[in-house]
Amino acid sequence: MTQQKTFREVIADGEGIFQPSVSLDCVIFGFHENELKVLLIKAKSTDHWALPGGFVFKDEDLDDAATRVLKERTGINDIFLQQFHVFGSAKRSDWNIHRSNFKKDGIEIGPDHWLLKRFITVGYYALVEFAHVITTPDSSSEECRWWDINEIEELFMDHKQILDKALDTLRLQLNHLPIGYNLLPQKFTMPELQKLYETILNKTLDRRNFQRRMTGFGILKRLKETRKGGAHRAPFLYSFDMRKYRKALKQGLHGGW
Amino acid sequence: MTQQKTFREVIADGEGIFQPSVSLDCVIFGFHENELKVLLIKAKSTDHWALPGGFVFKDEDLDDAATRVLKERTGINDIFLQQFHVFGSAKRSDWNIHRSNFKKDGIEIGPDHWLLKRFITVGYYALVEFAHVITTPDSSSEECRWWDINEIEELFMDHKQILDKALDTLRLQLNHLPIGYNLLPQKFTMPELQKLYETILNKTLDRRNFQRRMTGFGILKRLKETRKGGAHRAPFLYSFDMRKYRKALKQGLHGGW
DNA sequence: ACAAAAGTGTTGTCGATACACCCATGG
DNA sequence: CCATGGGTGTATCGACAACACTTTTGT
Repeated sequence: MTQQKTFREVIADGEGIFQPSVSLDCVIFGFHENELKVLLIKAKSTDHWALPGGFVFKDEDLDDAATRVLKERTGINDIFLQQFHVFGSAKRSDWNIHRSNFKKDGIEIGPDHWLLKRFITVGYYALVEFAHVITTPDSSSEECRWWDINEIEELFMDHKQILDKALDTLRLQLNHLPIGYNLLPQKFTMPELQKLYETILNKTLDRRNFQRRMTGFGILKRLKETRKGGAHRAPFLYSFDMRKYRKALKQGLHGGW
Repeated sequence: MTQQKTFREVIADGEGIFQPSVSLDCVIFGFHENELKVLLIKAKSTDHWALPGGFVFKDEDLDDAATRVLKERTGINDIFLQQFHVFGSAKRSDWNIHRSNFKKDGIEIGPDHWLLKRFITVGYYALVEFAHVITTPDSSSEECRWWDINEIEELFMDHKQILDKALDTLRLQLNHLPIGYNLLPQKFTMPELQKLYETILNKTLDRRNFQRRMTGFGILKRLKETRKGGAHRAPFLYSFDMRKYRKALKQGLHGGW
């Protein structure tokens, strides 16, 4: 948290401290109880839930701003984070409907206020380990929590479109990037990894072929331990071989479903 | 050309008519004499060549702005055009070095002038049919011409990085999109199409396998004519089957080298 | 008629799919 | 002891790469 300001200060000073016209929104994916989750916030000024987002400080790199937003909402630092699309429609920002809501909270916003101007937003998507996240609302929101990807119907402004595009991108990248590392705990079982893939792709995969494929990439280490406690045979635990994992990140994987 | 302004007017009024902070740059690819070409402009205010770029009118969609820039530089309307990355480093714009150059041309730019502020730029890449392009410098540049991709060493600001990133993207997309259509004349031969692929990928491909693969996609129509005039056996001419082509654009191709 | 370029066919390899069997564990 | 889930093996298919032969055309 490089600069800490109150909501009112930000609203008042925004024009002076932020890069104008530019915002960013983060689609933060997590995986929990065999469901793909997305972190959303409930902004005070609207009835809809929204993607966590923010603005770019005048001397701050765009990517750093995204990292900062993520850190602020989740407490997590070292994450998979990637820009995936810019949303630049002239009509996409229609904050005017929300002026009255601001008023309810006792905040006056003039018609020429910077917040009501047009913004071009850069979409980022992040993959985070669900259990490590400490959900934290920002100063402009009253709530911040995980949503099941299938529960989400309507979001603030064009955020649903942004989310959908992020999901498309994730599915594409799944074939080229070793994605599991960012979404699963350090130790996990092969069935758990498979569930993750099945959830993201929304289709069932063959158990045995999946295992061969994954082990074939050579980025997994099978541990001696097994996951006890569950009914039936105990599956092996795996972890990522970070050396080969980083190599694979650069070169990309092959194939695809 | 929605709004036509002189260079001086734009320089003076920019703050009033453009979306602040945001610019776009276009990497326009063409194919000629078995070489991959890029369209560059020589800005008056610098010694370096630069990517054609521009700003976004206050009521204009970002994508429309890119289309407009392209139209202005090439005269071409209906083109393959795609955003591929946002360049948002805080240090990327260092126009200050160029203030003196503006002065030489008799244009005074104060230290707080909008042009000297920080810009976040959206990179677009385009594929155009070389022969259809009418290269047209904008009001701020003195020249506009094609460069061989291998000739280019240093460009204005971070434009070389933008170009390199575009080239990477093009190579990736080559496996998923039927790209030839945009870069070749309506009728072309299989060897010509192969040359295009070989040039972009910078590797040689097997003549026979290439042909099978391309025809396998089912988006080509073989015409009755052949390309006469060259030495040796005359190759068949092909054109794209637009029906199937458009279908392929949506679904994407399979495989990859 | 010969060189150079273009059209077409065949084979082998490798990865992905589909399916069968064995092993461990809890009830 | 059996139902359930996890681990491992094998046959088949199809896509791609490697390679050979024939056909056309200009000189």
